[in-house]
Amino acid sequence: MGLTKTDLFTENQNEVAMLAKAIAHPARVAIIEYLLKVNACICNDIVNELPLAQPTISQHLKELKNAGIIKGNIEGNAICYCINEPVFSKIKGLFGPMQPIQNTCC
Amino acid sequence: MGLTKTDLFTENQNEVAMLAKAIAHPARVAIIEYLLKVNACICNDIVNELPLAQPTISQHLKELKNAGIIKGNIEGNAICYCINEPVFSKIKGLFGPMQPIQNTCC
DNA sequence: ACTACATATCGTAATATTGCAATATAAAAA
DNA sequence: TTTTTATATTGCAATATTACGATATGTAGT
Repeated sequence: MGLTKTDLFTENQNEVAMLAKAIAHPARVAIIEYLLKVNACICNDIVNELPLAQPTISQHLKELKNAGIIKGNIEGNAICYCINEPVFSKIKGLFGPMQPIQNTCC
Repeated sequence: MGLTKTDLFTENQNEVAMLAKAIAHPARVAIIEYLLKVNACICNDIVNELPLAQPTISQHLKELKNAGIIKGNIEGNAICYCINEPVFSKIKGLFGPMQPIQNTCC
């Protein structure tokens, strides 16, 4: 199939999965790390920074933007990308409410 | 292609992506939530809890186990699954070291 | 030994993801 | 206006994921 049955799960479960999926690729992790490092929002710099072709980077940026993790602003003929704080904070606290209890078996 | 070029990224980036990928499905999020709720480690219960067929659940459990997020112990004729604390804690702190700075542009 | 129960594996179909060359778009610079 | 620069989109091939029926494996109880 390859088709996730999202209608069978809660809205929260789907959201957690969606955000996790956006981070589930090393290139996208690298993009996030880079954006956090340089803070100011560059874009072609990301293409120069990562060992992937420009269309591939563009595609990853699109997925991160769709997930709401990054934002993009037009700046002249370039586009300035940066972390979208509220969503990024949500990711950091993804499993915050899930308190791990002491296991009694394993 | 469909093949991630893991050799182009750092070990840490690949690990973050790998852990995120394990969570990047609502069924697996549901399994983790359930295991955290019941603490004690059941397994057929998960099949009864989620609206997916037994082989599908088994497959998801396998992926969670491969990622190190859960553990499985044989207990009679059943298998007892539970959260693997150290790895789960790591997930909670995945983006901890990444400090979001104030954006100056977007 | 036979049966019931619990879980894993195999095989397969449908769909999704990854990566890039080629090309399109769009704004700045010459 | 032409050229350069920056980014997005399209199309496609290779591979991965998801889901499940059928079946295998393994243990407990009878």
